[in-house]
Parts: sequence; C-alpha cells; structure tokens
Amino acid sequence: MFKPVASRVNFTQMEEAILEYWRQNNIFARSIEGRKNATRFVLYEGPPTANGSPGIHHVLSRVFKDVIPRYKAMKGYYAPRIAGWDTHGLPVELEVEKELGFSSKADIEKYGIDRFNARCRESVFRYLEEWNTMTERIAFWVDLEHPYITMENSYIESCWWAIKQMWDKGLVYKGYRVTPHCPRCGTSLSSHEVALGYKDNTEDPSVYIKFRVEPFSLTKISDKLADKAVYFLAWTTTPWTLPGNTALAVAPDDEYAVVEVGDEYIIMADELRERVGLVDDKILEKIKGSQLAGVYYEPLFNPHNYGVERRRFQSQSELAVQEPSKDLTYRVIATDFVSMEEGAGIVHIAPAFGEVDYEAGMSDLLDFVNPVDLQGKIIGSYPFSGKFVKDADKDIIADLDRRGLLFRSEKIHHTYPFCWRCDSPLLYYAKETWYIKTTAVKDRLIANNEEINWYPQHIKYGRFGDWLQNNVDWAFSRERYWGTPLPVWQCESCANYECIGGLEELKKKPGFGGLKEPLDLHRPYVDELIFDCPGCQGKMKRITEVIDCWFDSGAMFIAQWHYPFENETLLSDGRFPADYICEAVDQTRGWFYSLHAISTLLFDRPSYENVICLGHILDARGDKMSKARGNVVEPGPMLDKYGADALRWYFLTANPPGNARRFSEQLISEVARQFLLTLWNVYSFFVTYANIDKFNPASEMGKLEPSVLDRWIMSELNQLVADVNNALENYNPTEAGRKIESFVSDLSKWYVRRSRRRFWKSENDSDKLAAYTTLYRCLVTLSKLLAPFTPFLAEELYHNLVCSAFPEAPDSVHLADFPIADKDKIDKRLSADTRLAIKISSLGRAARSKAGIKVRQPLARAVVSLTSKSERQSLERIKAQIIDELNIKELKTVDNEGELESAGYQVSLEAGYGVAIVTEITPELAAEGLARDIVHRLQTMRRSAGFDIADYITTYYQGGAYIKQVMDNFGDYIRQETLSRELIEGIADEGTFSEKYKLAGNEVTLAVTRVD
RNA sequence: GGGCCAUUAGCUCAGUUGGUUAGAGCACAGUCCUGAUAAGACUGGGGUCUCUGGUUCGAGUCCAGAAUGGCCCA
Repeated sequence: MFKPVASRVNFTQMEEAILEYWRQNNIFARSIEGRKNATRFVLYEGPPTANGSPGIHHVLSRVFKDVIPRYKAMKGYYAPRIAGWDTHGLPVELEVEKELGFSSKADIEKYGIDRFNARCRESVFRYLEEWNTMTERIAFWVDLEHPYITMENSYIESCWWAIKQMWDKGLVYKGYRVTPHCPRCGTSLSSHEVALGYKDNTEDPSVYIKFRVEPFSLTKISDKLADKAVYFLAWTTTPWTLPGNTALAVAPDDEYAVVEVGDEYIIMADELRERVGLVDDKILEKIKGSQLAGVYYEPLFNPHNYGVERRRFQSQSELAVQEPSKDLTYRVIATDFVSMEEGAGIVHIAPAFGEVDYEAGMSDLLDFVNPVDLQGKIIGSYPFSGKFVKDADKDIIADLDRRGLLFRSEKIHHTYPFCWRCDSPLLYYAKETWYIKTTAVKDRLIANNEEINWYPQHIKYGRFGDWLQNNVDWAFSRERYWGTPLPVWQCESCANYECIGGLEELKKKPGFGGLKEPLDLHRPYVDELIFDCPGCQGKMKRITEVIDCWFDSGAMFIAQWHYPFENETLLSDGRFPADYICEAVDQTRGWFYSLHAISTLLFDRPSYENVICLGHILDARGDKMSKARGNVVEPGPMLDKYGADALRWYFLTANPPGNARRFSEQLISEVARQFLLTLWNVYSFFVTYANIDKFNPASEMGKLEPSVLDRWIMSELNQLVADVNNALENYNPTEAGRKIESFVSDLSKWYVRRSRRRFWKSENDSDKLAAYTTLYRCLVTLSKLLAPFTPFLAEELYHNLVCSAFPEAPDSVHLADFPIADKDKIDKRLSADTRLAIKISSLGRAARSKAGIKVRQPLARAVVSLTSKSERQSLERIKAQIIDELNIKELKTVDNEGELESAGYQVSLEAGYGVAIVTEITPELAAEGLARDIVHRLQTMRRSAGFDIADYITTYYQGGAYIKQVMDNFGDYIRQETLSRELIEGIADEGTFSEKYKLAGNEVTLAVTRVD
C-alpha cells in the first residue's frame, strides 16, 4: 500500500517535512560520502558577504549552482560542495563606517584600527543565520558547516604564498601611475571595480578656456599676430584639474585656425569652429598643428604663487622638484590622442590627473603639479583651496571668468565613473600603487580561456574575451584596514623590500619579533611584526597596504585548502580546477576574472572548466532592482507562498539563464499550477487507484502485455531520459526542464486521460496491470529526473512509490542513480503515430463541437483525409485510440478533402488534415448515448453522496418504458461503470440520496445507496 | 566613441541546415468534458516576427544599416 495522496496539496508543508527528513537522515552528507571513491565533480562557490540579507538574485544563482552537482552526484560522481564567505574589503568597512558615523580615514585611525577591524570581523556574519536558512530552505546543498572564510589566518597565508610566487617571478611592482581614486574611501580602485560604478547622464561642467600665448612665441605661429592678445582655446569637463595644467596638446596633422574675435585672436581646430560658434568670424590664418608645437603660453595658475610644489619628469616615473619661478611658462606638445570629435582640438594636459596626461608627461618630460590631496581637496592658497574638487569647479570657473580667460561655460551630460560602494565621483589621480603585471601573461590568459566552456557561448569571445584582450595590470593594493595585508616588508633605513610567502618563513627571519597570541594576521597586529634587514642593520616593517578583496576570492581555489601548506596534492587529486562555476554576468570582470588571472599566474591553467553566466533579475516592469527604488523582492515570502520547488522550477525553466529576466510572481504561481500540480494530480490519481487494486510493484508480475499506449509513453519516457541527460551534460538545465514539462503534459493529457478506464475497470486483467506498471515506471523515473530540479517533490514521489515497496532501495531519491535511457524502447514511428492520433482527435472534437454534439453521444463514423500515404498507414495502426477518444463506431479514410464535404458530414480542417463526423444519430446510438448520460449522472451522485471511489452501490431508477429499456439493454455497462450491484426499478427508501433529471426528453429519478 | 546581448500575440517564451497557412502556455470570451476537479478539451479574438535595405524562386531565420532597451568598456 502506498501512502494515500490527496489531489490537494500544500507544497510548503510537504517541503518542510522533507527538509526534516533530510536533516534526520543526513542525506546530503550521505549523497556525497557514498561516492567517495568515484571521480570528483567540483563546484566552486563564489563567496557572498553575509553582512546583508540575501536577495532573490541569490536564490537564482544558488538554484543554478545546485542543479548541476545534484545531477552529477546521481550520475555517480563524488561531488562535495563547500560554502564560502567573502569577509574582507571596502564594502565591509563602509558598513561599519556608516554605523560609527565616520566620514574619513582619519576617523578610523582615531578610533583605532584594532577596534575598527574587530567591528568589521563581527559584522561580516551578522546575516549568516538568514543566509543559512535561505540556503537550506531552497535546498542548495552545500557544506555550510565547514565553509572557507577569507579572513581566516590560513586563508590569508595562502594568499601570501600566491603573492610571493608572483613576486619571485618579478610580476609584482610598485608603479607610480594614474589610477581611479575614491576621495572618500581614500583608496585606488581596480579597473573591475571601476567597471561597477559607471553612471550615465552625469551632469558636469563643459568649459572652454583661453590660454594666453607668450608674446615672444608669437612669431613661431605667424607674423601678423602682434597687434592683439592671442589665446589657445582648450576644453575640459573637469575644471578642478586646470590648476594642474602643465601643457597643451595638439594634433600635428590637423588644421588649426587663427580666428579674430573682437580684440583678440583665438587659436583652435579649424573643423571644430562650428561647435563653439566661431563660424562667421574672420579667419586670419590657417596653420598645421605641428607648427604650434613648442609654442609657449602662460599658466592659468602659477603653482608657486599658491604655495604648491612643481616637479618635473626626469625619466619614466622619476620626478624632481623645481625651483620657484615667477615667469613660468608651459608649452604646446604634439600628440596622437587629440580628438576632432569634441572640444576645440587642443587638449589641456594635467599629468597628475589623467592616464594619457601622465604618459605625455613622461615622454615629453613635462612639469607635474598636483594641488589636490587624497581626500579630493584643493591644497595651497588658491581662492578655492580647502574645497572638494567638484565643489571647487564653479569657483575656478568664476575666477577664470573674472580674469577674462573663460571663453564659454556650459553643462553636459555624459557617463562618469563613481565609487561602486560609496557613490563618490572617482578622481583620476597619479599615485603610488602596487600592481600585478597581468599583462605579462596576457597571451596565457587568452589561451587558457580557450579551454573554458561558457554558457551563454558569446561571453567567451565577447565580454570575457574582450576583457582579456584589453588587459591592464591589476592595481591590487588598497590603502585601507580590513583586508588581507600585503605581505611586503620594507627596511626603515635602506628602503629595501622583501615579500613574505608564509608565516613560518616570517618567523624564521633574523630578528623576528612583535608576535602576539592569539595569532591575527590582520592590521594592526601584522604591522607590529618586524625583522632585521638582511642588507643593512635596519628594521624591516610591513608597508601599510592591504589587498583588493577580489584577490581573496579569486585565490579561493588554493586558499580554501590552505595550499600549499596543507593538501599538497591539490593540483593532481581532482580538486583543481573546478568542473563548474556559476555567477551573474557582472562577475565577468570580478570573480570570473580574478580566478582566471590568479590561476594563470600561478599554474598557467584555467581554474574552472564550465561556467553558467546568469543575467540579472529585473523587476516586473523591467527595471533594475535596488533598495533605493524599493522594488526589491524578498525571497522569504515567495518561498512561504509557493514553496522552493516552484521557485526553483520557475528560475530553471522560465527564461534562458543568460538573459536578463523580469521577475514575475504570476509566473511562479503559473508554474506551480501548470507543472507541479499537474504532476501531483497524476501521482495522486495513480496512488488512489493502485491502492484500490492493491497494486504492488515489487510482486512478480509475469509477462506483461503492454498496450500501444503503454509502448508509446515508454518510448517517450526513454527519449526524455536521453534528452535530459544530454541537456544536463551540456550545462543546459533550462532545456532539460522544458523537456520534462512537455513530457508531463503528454503523460497527463494523453496517456492518463486515454488510460483512465483501464484503471477503473473492475476486472484485474493483464491490461490493467500493464497500465499500472507503465504509469508507475513513468512516475518513478520522473522522480529521479526531477531530483536535481525539484528535490522536494522528487523525494516525495520517490519515497511513497519506491521506498514503501522496495525496502532495499536507497532511502532518498538523492542517493539513487540517475536514469539511463533504454534506447531499444524508443520507437520513433509510434511517436509519430500518436502525434497523428492526437491531431486527428483534436480535429474530430472540433467537428463535434461545431455540430453541437457532445462527446458522450456515440456517433457512427468519422472520415479522415491525410497528407500522405505513410500517414494513412500510420492511422491504421492507432485507429483504436481515435475511435475511443471520439466515441465513434468506425474510422474511414478518403483520398482528398473534397470527399469530406458530403451531406450529413460536419467537417473540421487544418493544414492539410481534415476530419468529418457523420452527424446522424440513429435510435440505437441515441439509446447508447442515454446510457452514458445515466452513468455520468450516477457518477456525479456517488460523489455528491460522499461515497468512496471503490464503494459498491445499489441503484434505483424510475422512468418511462424507454428508460427501462435502456437500463435493461445497457445494464451490464451501467453496473460496471458505477459499481452498482443491482439496478432496481422502483422507489428507494426514505433518506436515500436521489435526484430527478430530464434526459433526452424523459423524466428520470435516480437514487443511490451504499452496499456494506 | 566602441563592444556584447535582446527585440516574435496583452504577458512569458519556442521556432531545426532558409521551404506550405509563424506555434505553445498564461490571460480574455464562449461551449463542452470530467470519480485526476485549484485539472482537461474545443472554438474565437489577438502578429506589418522592431524598422529599412539587400541576397534568394522563397527570409522570423542569412547579410548590411538603423531604432529601442539592458549590460559593459573608454
């Protein structure tokens, strides 16, 4: 006996019970340990930070992360899955700063780095409980009890080792380069962080500035200019960089015009005159850009007048301080980066504030003036000193205007990068930063990407491939507090650097000291660890930087194992690389990249072989979800309302994973009804009748005689098994799920519907046994196929259908083997035959509908026209199903559609197919129809009276002679269908359940009573 | 300025190497069927397959360009 299954179901309750079962019986651990000697299948979990609540997009990625390893485990792989937590970095520091009300790094240092970091450490697991609850509730099977944690000493030590490897290969260097700098956080951002913070439609000033040409330089341009003041016109959207101007750049091959504007001359690119409104003015002269190179002009702001240092490039990054000069002049240089698309064709160069500017400074040995500090405030004694640069813009513009140097001032809207965490505008700023020279292995990065299978495919050579092609060195140091410390020590006296690759190595250093217990490799404790300089007798102290937290997570493939200090066989025992990773598309430049870069640098191998790259979740209207907009969907209420399986199935099958998807609660409920409930109803149907007939799948069944219908659904089932295996092997759970969906629909709408009477017939003949066996096999196979997708429903089916009958079977579907297709059972011809039967039945029902004759009324004949001879043969083979489905006595075929248009026919046509029914209802047919009508009424009455499906009854009837005749002629049929022991003409006892009907013009009274 | 992706019914999506009249589910309206009943069947309305060119006997599908939206880079 199976556990009875009602057609109504509360999925949420069912899931909670199964969760409890998994917990009690340790199913997850056993699903792994049971395969311990098999080939490994490795998922790398991209670590989230648990300092905030998990969102619906985390459910999405966890579902996709889960489905593949579950499948692989059932395929026989050893598939341990380890949770991970990202615990370092700016996001964490920012949350704590917010709580403490800090606004700068000075606040943190005043508060104490030790106390600050202690708060960071505490904060990163604040929502751990919520994360664990969600993870367990959605059945993302991952080892939450032994996660890797990026802030643990062992993890940090592995990162140190990795950095040391790169250091020894000469791939770590300190560069003096322009980097995107966040003035609020006081640190540089890596390019992948910058990528996270671009904002369109940012308003900025757009100003055209006049630079006065030195009179002594005028003759280099033309002899005619001596009578008026001459200016170069340059354009910028960052007026605050103008005090740092030390050169102007022109395009050597383009034409520049000297335009007479009032009592002055303006020099600018000829083709851009229209942009600034100098179209009709008199042009004095046209000259090549190259002729302007070397012309001198007056600085807008002589730094020496404002107490700001002026330095000059010597060679490469070396800068030498210059003597103050009252008559400072700068010069025009020719470069290849001047755009003729915007501005005035003359570019203002401030080497302190732009990458190309800096490079121009190096190559042309320009001056270097930086009047802005790391907080983004103007230093010195300018009228606008002390202000934040963006606030100083308008003062600078006003100042220049007063001095007659402003030509034009407007606003523009463009895309500008902001800090991805704190939203401050980023400043491009020349600073000392530590780099990893990823460009040295660019070819290897690209080559190793060849070995990775991306889904969707276009990411491989699109997003990700492009990113690798345009690779720049990884600026990986951060001037912050809560992070993996950069393991570089520097001698206080001789400035010698040394990189440390592990704790033992550090402890063995001569003069090592400062160690406190318990060991904590974070600041400020790590800053107290010192040793003797091997060169001089100075003290080696750690430099203050920490590293980019993307390095932490990107090193997880070694650091989670404390490699190489432990698990020395990591590279060869199957734990590296990952078979599979899965994150959203924003990780192309985040985790996907940091994993790839670090593994290429360390081992010259990719660290993952297959990736599913998910699109983002948008709200129902297609807008991005954000706390600010208030359109964020919380996973909790969705799970409570629809259950985890519904949410999982929706995520896995409703949209292709690579696309952005609109979140639709309505679709979740549709999925639940359409798919889960349909399957549940089939299951409930099966169990109900199987229990009545005491069907036991474990008993010896002898030779079965499967019907055509049975052979068809078994063919479809085996095809499905093959398709699902294939799709999952190809990392396409969406396709696999959709195939299952369509099978369940066929099973319910054709197999079960066509087979209902086979289960209901009271004789226990072999056909009935074949039907039970077939449907049983379908459901059991489905439960296994569905296990990776809807692990709860799958478990429910499996438990009741398999465990109850086969005590020796594994006690969870997740411990079972994934089904393998029996290709011999796949019958393509039968599949096509049945498709035709469904098609013809559909047309036949349409013809009935047009004629207004209900299906319950038998008809003499249907006539069919088909498109080919082979279809006619096909039809012969499955005729019986159509005859039964359409409730007709015979089925004929004709050669062309024309023959269907005879008198007495009602036709329905579609795409070359035609079905006609003979509409004449003979007295015999009418009587039979009446009998079926009576059966229908009696069935409804049985139910209304509250009888059980298997109860036997006595039926009483009263009517005219015609009714009695029908009752007599169709007595056996009526008794069998309604489980009536007797059909008695006459009035039933008082209190018997009875109804009056008018059937085919006859008054009938029917009554039913249960037989004990 | 550049790159990637998307655009098929009101919504969510299919649509094979180009080949009859472009499909499904949901939603809407009506009819029917039903001891699986919170299902199911049939009918109907709903499409300039985003647009413009091109290749072809033939284009939702291939090519070029554009538009809109999303993501990314500079």
